[in-house]
Amino acid sequence: MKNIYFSVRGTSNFSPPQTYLFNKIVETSKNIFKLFGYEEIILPILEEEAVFVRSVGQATDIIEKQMFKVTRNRPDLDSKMQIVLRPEGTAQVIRYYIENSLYKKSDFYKFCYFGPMFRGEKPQKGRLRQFHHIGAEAIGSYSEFLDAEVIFLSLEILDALGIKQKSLHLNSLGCGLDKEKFKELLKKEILPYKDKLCIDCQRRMEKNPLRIFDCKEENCQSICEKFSSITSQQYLCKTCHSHFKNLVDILKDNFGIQPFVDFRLVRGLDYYTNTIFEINSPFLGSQNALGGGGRYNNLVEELGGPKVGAVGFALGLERIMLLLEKIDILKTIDVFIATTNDTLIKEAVKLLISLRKENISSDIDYCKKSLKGQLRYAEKKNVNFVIILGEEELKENKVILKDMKRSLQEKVNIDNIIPLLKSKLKNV
RNA sequence: GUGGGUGUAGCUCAGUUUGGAUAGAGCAUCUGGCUGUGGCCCAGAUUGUCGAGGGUUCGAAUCCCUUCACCCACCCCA
Repeated sequence: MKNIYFSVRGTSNFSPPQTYLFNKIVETSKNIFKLFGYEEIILPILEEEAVFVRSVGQATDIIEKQMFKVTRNRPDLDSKMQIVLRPEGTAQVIRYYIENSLYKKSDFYKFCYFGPMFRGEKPQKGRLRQFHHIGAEAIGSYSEFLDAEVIFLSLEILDALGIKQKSLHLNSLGCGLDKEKFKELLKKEILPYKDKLCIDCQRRMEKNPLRIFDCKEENCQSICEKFSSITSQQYLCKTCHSHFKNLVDILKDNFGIQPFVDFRLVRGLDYYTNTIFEINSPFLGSQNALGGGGRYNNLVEELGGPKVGAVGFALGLERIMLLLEKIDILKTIDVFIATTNDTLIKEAVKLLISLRKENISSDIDYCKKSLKGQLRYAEKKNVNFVIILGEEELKENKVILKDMKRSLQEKVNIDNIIPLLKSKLKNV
């Protein structure tokens, strides 16, 4: 007992009620994905590092400091490539799409996926080192209607899970050219104010000036105000501007969604172009993004595929879990078999096996508890029925069937117990 | 990665300021009251490396140093 072990920092263990909740979230999402025509895929947790460096972006925090690299005991047996635990799903889906030349089989695909992602951040509430994404990617179209569907889909899943309070933030970064143009423009305009910006923003000016809009410092915010007019209206090219305008209209007209158009919204991953969005919850504290996503029209080409448009999103499963009500009492079994005397355990096991054969979930006592103890245990486990095997009754080939919820009990012929239980369980 | 806070029984927490003897409470658990019947009630019992390691001291949960984990904010993102 001296040395015990602890979970690795930033990882979590899901208890039975949490696992139940986890599975419920996944099942609900799967149903909705199916409804929208997204096909599920399962991709490996291990991935070549370059897949993410090329897509997420060399200068992002994820690549710079958060990747878990994997080494083998016998590195000489593997090639020199760096293997990492995947930090996100989009780049990987695209790698899969290109690797299998899916673009030759069909010009349009919709995928969804579930699984653990890994980032070496400092853990806090809603931020783990191993966490789970629910994601979707639609590849092969530039249509604004697809952007709208993806946004609607992510909101739909949250709705179905009962998360009513949330806000949708929407913006457009424009195409690759627009992004570059804007970065330069912004750098030039903000340069005179450089000394007034916070230290982080001064660093951002070089790395990714767009991110200054994200800053929460009051000073930086007020400086950003001065440039709010040039953020989107002016720098977006004609095509990108109308794409965004159309999207906002479609969201309103077809889907009844009133997005909060937020010119300050800038997503951290390099591959985004045009549409970007984020869904926030007011109840999550500092890590308030339930999910986010956007369009990435250059990524497929960047990773060696054809030039096709694509759009996707991911939801943070653990963050959703934080919002859903705790489930305290979980029903484990339907029937518990108690005995008045532990010498009857063989009889109990015989009955147990026949109940399970009939698909009735059931269990017995393995701790030589008293009858009272067994009933207390059954109560704690929230079972519906207890069968009591007593010496007296067994002589007449009978058992006691106790309805725990209604506090009723009756003597039943042992041969009738299965059909009787079956009909009673139907009404539970 | 930066700053602040917390860590005492399975859970929620007292005790730390000002070092002192076997470290407490409620809930939970188990047992009994009821020798064959759960929940309510009553009684009793069990449970602790006082987050970990080191130091100071006659003596440390309490003071000092180091470290780990979690929480909050920043940062980042889902």
